[in-house]
Amino acid sequence: MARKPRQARSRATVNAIVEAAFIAVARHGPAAATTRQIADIAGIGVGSLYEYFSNKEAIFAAMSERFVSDTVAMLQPRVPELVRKNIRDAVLDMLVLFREFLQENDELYLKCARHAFAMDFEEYLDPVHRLLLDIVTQHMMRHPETARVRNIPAMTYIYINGGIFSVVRHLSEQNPPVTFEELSRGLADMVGHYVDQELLLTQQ
Amino acid sequence: MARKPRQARSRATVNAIVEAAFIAVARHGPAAATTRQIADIAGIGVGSLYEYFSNKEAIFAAMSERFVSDTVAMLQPRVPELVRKNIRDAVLDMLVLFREFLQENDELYLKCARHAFAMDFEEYLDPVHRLLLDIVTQHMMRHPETARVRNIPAMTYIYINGGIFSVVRHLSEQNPPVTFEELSRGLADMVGHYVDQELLLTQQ
DNA sequence: ATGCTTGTTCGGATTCAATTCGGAACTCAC
DNA sequence: GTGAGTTCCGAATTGAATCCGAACAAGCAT
Repeated sequence: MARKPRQARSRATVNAIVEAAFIAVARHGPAAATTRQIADIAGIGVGSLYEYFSNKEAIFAAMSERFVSDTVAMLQPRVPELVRKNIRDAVLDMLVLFREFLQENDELYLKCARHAFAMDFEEYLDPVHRLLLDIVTQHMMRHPETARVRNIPAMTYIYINGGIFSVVRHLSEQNPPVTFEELSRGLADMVGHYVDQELLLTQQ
Repeated sequence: MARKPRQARSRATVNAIVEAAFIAVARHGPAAATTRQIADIAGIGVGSLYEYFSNKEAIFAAMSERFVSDTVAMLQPRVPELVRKNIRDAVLDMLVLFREFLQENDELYLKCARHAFAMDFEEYLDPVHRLLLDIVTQHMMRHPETARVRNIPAMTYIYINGGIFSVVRHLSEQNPPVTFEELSRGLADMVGHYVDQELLLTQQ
């Protein structure tokens, strides 16, 4: 972002640019989305893009940030409910929520997420990582018996990276080799079985 | 590939182009790697690129294919040895092999794999998927007790997508939140615990 | 209201990379 | 050694990203 928006008008412009970029990328992919398209969709001149973004990559970065913060905002209010459930159901619920989120607005987010990794998306995953760790922590406080589970940071790391990637890839595939139900059940059991086995192995 | 190479000379050119592309991408990333750079590194004229590749994306596609087939070639000879081991050791071995493979040649492959997803890399993963399924099948034949494990296709899908992504991302991070040992142990236990728990749940 | 300053928008001009094209250089079978 | 098929080249074309200076709007003091 080259300049900070002061007036309400310009803040609206910045917003319009990011939203236009989502539409353009969903339509043509990040490589084929041109600055002219983005400007046209946003209803502004090309030059205006550069008032707030130093280049096209900066727009993509803003999209990644927006996507991540929207994801967190979508999940956050469900946290109290999630941490009350058993682990498998909590995971299944999160996956369904995530799928619905991706498919909102005619799959706008999914169509972008498919190419997310072309936009250094991973750089901005940190808030999601923190949220997941927070959920795990709260869950453990409510289910104290799970405190014996080992290697939690690594498992969370694997789960967030691997889980998001698997789901996005799965939803993007024309004919995936497994159904979404099998996939989500697999992810839920992957977590659930791990915890169960850990409890078994560490019992006194 | 716009045209099929007939003479030995041109096959060498195609090869030089793909190798030059790896170097250019490792150096500058896929977006900033120009056709001129690739041509210069390959020691040919820009025009020649288009004799064999219809555009830059086609070169990236060839890189992905090469990377995947090299990965398979690297793993294939170790399969007999891998299927003899217990699951956790087999996974750990594969991860170490994969890491060493990525770090060969001054991390040439890792530096490209980091951006792999900008090049529609996933499209070409199929051979790896087949190899993994093959390893699983062979492993099950040698350890018949594991035949009771359910949902194997989905678990393989998750494991290959999630596992590759987690490892590449981890190796690319400047200061990762977990060590490679924790990560690989996590992945090994994720598989191992899953199998153990399945055996427990399905025993008569 | 009026003039002044600062913030905002615009779109043509510039720059730079991808791709094309027409011909030169090479290879090989005869 | 010839020529038909193949391979290579790099200047010219094309089109997108980015820059820039003029025009326009908002806020503010008088």
